[in-house]
Amino acid sequence: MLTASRALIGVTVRSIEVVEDDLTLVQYRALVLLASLPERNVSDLAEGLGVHPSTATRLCDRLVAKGLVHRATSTESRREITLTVTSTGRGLLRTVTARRRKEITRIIERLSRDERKRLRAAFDAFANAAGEIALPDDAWKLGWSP
Amino acid sequence: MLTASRALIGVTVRSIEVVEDDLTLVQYRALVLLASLPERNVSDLAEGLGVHPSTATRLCDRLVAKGLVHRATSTESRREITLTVTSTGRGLLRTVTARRRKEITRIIERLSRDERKRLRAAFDAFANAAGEIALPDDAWKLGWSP
DNA sequence: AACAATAGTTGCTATGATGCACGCATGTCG
DNA sequence: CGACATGCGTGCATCATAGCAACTATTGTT
Repeated sequence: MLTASRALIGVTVRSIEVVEDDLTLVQYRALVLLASLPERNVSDLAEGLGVHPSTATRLCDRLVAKGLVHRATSTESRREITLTVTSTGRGLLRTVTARRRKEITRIIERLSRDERKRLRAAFDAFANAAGEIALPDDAWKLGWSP
Repeated sequence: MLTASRALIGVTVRSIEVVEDDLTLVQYRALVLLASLPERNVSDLAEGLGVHPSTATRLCDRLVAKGLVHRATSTESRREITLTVTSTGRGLLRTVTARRRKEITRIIERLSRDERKRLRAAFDAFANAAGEIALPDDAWKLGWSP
């Protein structure tokens, strides 16, 4: 189990490395978090990352400067800021996901048709069992796109 | 696949969070790297982490200051430094692994005996297929203990 | 209307990670 | 021996993250 775990994490790590020059890990997590829900404000982001609101503000400064996130005053409350991932930001996330998919596909391709079938069933069972324990929210802790 | 991947990464992330107050992610990676091989010097560490040698030096400064790593002049060459993880450091790594094992066990316990058997076989197959592609060295990129 | 709570920002400070250039000690090789 | 290469450390600078306190603007509550 730990071995398979290592393999999967290796895939994830490498997929993030693709954008390593553009983003720090924290910034990537933030981006994933923002992309996971529309209408997220600074407080939500801070809470999601588990950091101080002021830290979230500066983080946004950098993401906005990089053109990955858009700041807009909320339509409902003029003191809230609605954060949106720009198309550039979305593109970046897609790059990561694509890389991950590609790597996993490459691994699965080495298996026979039967093995693939069994693998899929086993992973589903595992994901379900894990899902009953870990709340979906936890999934964003490191940051990975669906 | 991506879902199971997420679940496993969630486990890993949470296991690292246990020591979040004691270590940064880079420091944890370094510790794992050092524990994975005896007789590693500063250059090896720098290369393993993919950073500048001087960065590795400062990193070691901090790890030594925390009592997690021991610096010693190599027995063979007086300009090389042999880095060793102290018992405290090893304890820290054990904490992380224990947490990870515990979480995975908790998930597996929810499966039936048959499911477990199939899961194990499927994960083995996956790990093997992954192993043929990803070199073992890559496994330390983020840092996780065996 | 007065007061309290909330959302976000800014100034300040601290820590960590990082690279580069340079220096020092130590090996290695001709 | 002397020239060159290697391994580490130091000074210097930069950037990202982080929390706290104080502040402004806005919203909610008596």
